[in-house]
Amino acid sequence: MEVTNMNVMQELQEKVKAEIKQAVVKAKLAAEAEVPDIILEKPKDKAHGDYATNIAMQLARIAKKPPRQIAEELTAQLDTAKVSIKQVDIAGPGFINFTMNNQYLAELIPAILNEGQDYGTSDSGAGQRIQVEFVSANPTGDLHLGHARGASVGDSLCNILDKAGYKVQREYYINDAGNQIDNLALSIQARYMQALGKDFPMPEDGYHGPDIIQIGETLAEEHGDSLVEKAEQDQLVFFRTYGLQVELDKLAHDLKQFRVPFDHWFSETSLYDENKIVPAIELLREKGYIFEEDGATWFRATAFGDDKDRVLVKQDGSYTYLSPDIAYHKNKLDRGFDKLIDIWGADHHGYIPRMHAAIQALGYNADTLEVQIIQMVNLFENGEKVKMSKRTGKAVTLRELMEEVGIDAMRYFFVMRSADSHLDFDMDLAKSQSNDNPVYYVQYAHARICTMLKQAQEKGIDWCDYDASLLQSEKAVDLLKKLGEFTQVIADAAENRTPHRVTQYVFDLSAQLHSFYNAEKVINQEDLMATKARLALMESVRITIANAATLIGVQVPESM
RNA sequence: GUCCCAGUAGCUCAGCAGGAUAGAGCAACAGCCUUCUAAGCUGUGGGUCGCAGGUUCGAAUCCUGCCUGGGACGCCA
Repeated sequence: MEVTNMNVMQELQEKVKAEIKQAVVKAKLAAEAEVPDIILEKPKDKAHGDYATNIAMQLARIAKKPPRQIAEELTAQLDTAKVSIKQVDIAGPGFINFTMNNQYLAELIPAILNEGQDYGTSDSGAGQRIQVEFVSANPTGDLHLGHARGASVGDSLCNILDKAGYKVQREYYINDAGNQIDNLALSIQARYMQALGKDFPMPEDGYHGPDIIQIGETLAEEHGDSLVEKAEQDQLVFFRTYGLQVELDKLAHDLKQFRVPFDHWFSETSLYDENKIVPAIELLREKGYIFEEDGATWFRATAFGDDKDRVLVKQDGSYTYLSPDIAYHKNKLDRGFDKLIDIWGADHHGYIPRMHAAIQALGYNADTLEVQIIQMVNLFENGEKVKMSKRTGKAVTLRELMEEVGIDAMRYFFVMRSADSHLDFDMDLAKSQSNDNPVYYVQYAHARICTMLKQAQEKGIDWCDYDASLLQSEKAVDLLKKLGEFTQVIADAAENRTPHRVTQYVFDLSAQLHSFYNAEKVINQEDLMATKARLALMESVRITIANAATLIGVQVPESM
């Protein structure tokens, strides 16, 4: 596939790989078809050069020679000048280490300055159409900590996929049908009655959150006791519709404020209204995966490796959660996505096998649906784990956290760790305006650069005619190399669905900026040419930090 | 009992399509502000990568078993 818009560094790596492969063939170590994919990696130890390959070890079996001998024969055939290689070393058991001619790095700055906000973009996803469904919290209460992590990870992943050349659609599945909505109506009814001073019990599985109490009070204020006169059924329909509207508006508002946009809100009820559920079940029946037993209708999930078969239609004729969910996933697939990603909380992981079974029963490969599990969040305050209770509705909400902690710190903290790791969210650290707080560390790096650029401007330094080849100090070269990794970091994070890599990258880049800042004075009127080159470097770092921060939903200030 | 996630420095975690001497932040200790923001930098100490086997030239990384912590195993959603 033709890859356009390729990063300077990636282009160079591809050239080096091609040259190595050619050398293997030239040295008659292996036939062209036999040569394994050349792996170029960045050695951990700087002393081992810029890139290393283990190809000599991999070829040992094919060429039937010791790795170090293979390395000798191979490197003799390399045209190093052609691909900017300054030095080649053979080390250890047979690694071939390459030290690059740093001149190529000078091309990076004009590329970054030119691309600006688009720096980091690639088409490594080749336009694959991916739909990501995330958050999808029931509209029966406030978003809590777990949803906040899901929202942060989901949104960041979407941003990253988008930047890496995938076509992404973000969707929220609204569970506005089923028992929980009936319970919502009953809960609101109880709170409304209570607000009127009546002794009215909450339903068995009612929602005890403060938001429901508020709804009851609002209704009491606006309608007095006029709603009591309605027939029971009419009352519940009213409470249901009203409650859904209020809860949904609140969810949408909170998520928007949290910088988590959705392209599409999909209503579960629409599956009923548009008669999507019966045909989906019938389709499975035609394929032979449906049977009747004990007065219920079952899906033969065991045919696809699930532990047990699953009920779709209960004895009382109503659907289980799975039925509309199968119809929903069929609907998504009918919309033509190449891949579906569902982001679920860890407590739903047991649901994965049956959903994969359903996908296969519908005639798709299991891996068409990818489920990303977000592990649990523990909240710590004053060094102690904060207990949460769903029953009493006592839980820390997304809204409270936004007010208390701030959006930037939250977004950063929630994608700081790998999603399949449990997360300890330290309120005191997230709130602290100190150097302990990593989000400030990144923001401070950006603000520092802005200050320097501003001062240069005030001093009338126009650096348009910079010469990037003047950047030869160790710290400057390290920064350049780090900048060059950005596009690949995003592509990797997209492919592996690991948004936390971007957080780590922006932290590392910020660390190198701070280190550079302390080692070198950027603006030096005595040496204008070097100053201009450094200013161009600073602007390139600024752009890259800003782009990375944007991907994880963190804003970067111009001053702090 | 079955399944999923985790177990790496005192603490919180990276690293896990096998690679060279296992990293970062915090905490500890020692330094750096008449110089572009010290919310910063520099340095030191700190490890049986849960345990035991196995595969491999090479394992924190792959396989098996076990231990510990968390979660899931509904005709709930």
